[in-house]
Amino acid sequence: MTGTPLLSFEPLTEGILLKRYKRFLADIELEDGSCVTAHCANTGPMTGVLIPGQRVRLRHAPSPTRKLAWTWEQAEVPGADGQLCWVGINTALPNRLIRATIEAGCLREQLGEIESIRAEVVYGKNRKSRIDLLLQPSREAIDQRPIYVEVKNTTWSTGSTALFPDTVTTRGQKHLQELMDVLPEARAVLIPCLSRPDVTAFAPGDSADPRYGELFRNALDAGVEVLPCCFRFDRDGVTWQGTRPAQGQQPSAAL
DNA sequence: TTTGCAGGGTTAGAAAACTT
DNA sequence: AAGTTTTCTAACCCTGCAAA
Repeated sequence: MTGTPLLSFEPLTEGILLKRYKRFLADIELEDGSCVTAHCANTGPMTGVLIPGQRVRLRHAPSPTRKLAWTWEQAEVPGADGQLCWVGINTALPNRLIRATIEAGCLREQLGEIESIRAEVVYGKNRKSRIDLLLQPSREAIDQRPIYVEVKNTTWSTGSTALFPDTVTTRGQKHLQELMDVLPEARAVLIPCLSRPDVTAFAPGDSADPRYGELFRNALDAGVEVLPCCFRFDRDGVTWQGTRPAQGQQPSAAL
């Protein structure tokens, strides 16, 4: 299963990050020496993966509806093993990636046989929220409950442990609460999308957002399933690296 | 302290517009 | 009347910062 190609695309353009600013913008020097401004879909602080001078990969996607023709997709950073590794930084990608993972059958063991997948389905108290993915089990499945899947892009890590979030996120807290609220009539699954191949476990980023960590552990106790999925990012695609264990305790507690 | 908004881009579903 | 295509809207990505 590991190594299964999940997404493939035209080879990305490589360059050097000059600076990231105004949250959505990044200036990048291409290999031919020219400079472009790319759209940075990741609005977070991108702790540990934002290094001016590092190599980055861009997608060229000019369109009349876009102001910027380039999208920043990947960044090269020092990995857990001391080697450089590529990290996926586009927060729009994980939803598609996890969907592809499920469709490829990589999570059959954990999720059971799936009949259909819907994305961005309205739910919650005032039907104001949207669940990333809503899965309908196949008729043969033992557990017939629908499965609510919330996907979180994870780029931060300490050592070989991936961490989310990397900043205070009241929105993330809200998502955890809403996952708990669909229990027990439905299954609730939080999938940290580990967008780098060098991590071997997942834990909540307590040092960045202690309340999120607390709520995360409450969610585990309440029956929310956590299913970290690990991927390798290449110039022309993304491949499956397998699931990873989720740790409830903050990594510093083990010291 | 809390609320509101901005920023570029994507998406699903609703609504409108246009065809048969 | 029913089907197809286009346009529009709101939530999402998720903070960071300014204003109340």
